[in-house]
Amino acid sequence: MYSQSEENYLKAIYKLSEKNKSVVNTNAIAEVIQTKAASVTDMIRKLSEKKLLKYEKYKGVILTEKGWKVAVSIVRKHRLWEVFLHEKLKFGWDEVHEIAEQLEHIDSILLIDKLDEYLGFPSVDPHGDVIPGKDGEIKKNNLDKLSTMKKGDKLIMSGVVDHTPLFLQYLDKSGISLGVTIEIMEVNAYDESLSIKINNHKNHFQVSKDVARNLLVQSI
Amino acid sequence: MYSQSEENYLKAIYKLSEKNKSVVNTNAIAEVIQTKAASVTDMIRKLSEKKLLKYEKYKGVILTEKGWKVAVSIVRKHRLWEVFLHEKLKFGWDEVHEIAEQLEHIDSILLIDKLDEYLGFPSVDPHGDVIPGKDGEIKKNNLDKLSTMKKGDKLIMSGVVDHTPLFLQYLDKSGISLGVTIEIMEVNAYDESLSIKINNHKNHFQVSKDVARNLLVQSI
DNA sequence: AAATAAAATTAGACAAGTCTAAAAAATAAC
DNA sequence: GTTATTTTTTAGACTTGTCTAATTTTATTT
Repeated sequence: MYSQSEENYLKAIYKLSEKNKSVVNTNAIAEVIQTKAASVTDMIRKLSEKKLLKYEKYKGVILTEKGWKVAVSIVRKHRLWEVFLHEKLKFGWDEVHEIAEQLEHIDSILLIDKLDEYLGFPSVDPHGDVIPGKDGEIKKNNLDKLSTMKKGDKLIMSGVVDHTPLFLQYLDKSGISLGVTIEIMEVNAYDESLSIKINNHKNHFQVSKDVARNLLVQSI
Repeated sequence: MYSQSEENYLKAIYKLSEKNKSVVNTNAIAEVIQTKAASVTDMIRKLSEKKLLKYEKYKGVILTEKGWKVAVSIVRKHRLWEVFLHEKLKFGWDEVHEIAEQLEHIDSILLIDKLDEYLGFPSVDPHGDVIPGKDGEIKKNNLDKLSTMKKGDKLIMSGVVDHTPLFLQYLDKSGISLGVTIEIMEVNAYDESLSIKINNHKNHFQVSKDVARNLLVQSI
């Protein structure tokens, strides 16, 4: 239906508009797609002609309902494939994104429905991101950054902000994975680092502010 | 590494050279790829420059060792994905080819190795075709066409020549699937149709010459 | 072996997607 | 409120893979 390029642009615009919840500008898209602004302008015009987004010169773009639906379906496919790679093929959560970037473009609705069923209709991917439903519905997950929690809070590690392999590998080394319990033992007033208990382990673990801002948790 | 187009050409040439075990000509490739001869000539020149095949103008092409390896790896990926679709996602054997045509181009050796392991290192795909090994090795399966067998032979249905959905769906309707036993009760001398017993079922089943030529069996 | 038919190639064009360099518009700075 | 800077767009070019139409080579007839 749409080319890989078109799909990648729609996904990029979707993610950018989620973050800033407004009009998306050319340079931001170029940054995400890793291309030049001139190329973005060309593609934007094309997507605009196909009624996938609304475009006013020099004013940025915003997805139409039609474009939004396509973008969400790509995200759904991406995250379902990530679950498959992680749960079934035992890839680490730091490895699944790159391969899913390719798999998300496979064109078969039936395939995705069957994959979804095979995986037991998962609600989140290996990074804790919500998987959009078949109808495009996106359930809110209500997660908070660990950095906003306070001493004594008991939490479940439920997602990450930073998805880079480097960060995820750091978490692996530290014994922090989705589902572990976190109890905040101490908040250092000076550098906002946290001393936490992971899975009630007696040894405390030190988490910097930078790390805490990239961990998403929910209260028990 | 190689574009989808390049991979499709290599696969097509590989399959044609398997069949005729010699030089492959332009029109044959055009027929398989569903494109024009002029396009084939262009692509052949390109693949020739990349040392994936040997090409002499007006004389046809033959894969080099390098080109052969690429082609076999595509076939391996295709067939492993077919097993996944059939065994795990419960697609019919008439449905798997089309989706595998897309999946075969996903570029990750690690993915295929893990998929292979996850599937239990299958030796054949849902149509009975041998899956090439990681090293490119292709085991012979020694199957015969049902049409060459004689009255009284007891056989196991093990593969198909015709892979079209139409033929496979006919087999489904007839209760003929990979692994069923076939006993030849009668060979009609006039039209070479066969009367067979499927899985020792008391009712005999009538198989035309055309069908028998497209069924591959092995003796019990 | 010349005439005809079939197969393959070349030449030139086009669409998709990208790029560089230059121009235009919007934003920020003074 | 001009000037300077950043952002965006345009113009023109390039690559990949395809096409049509014309030409060349090979194969087939008679």
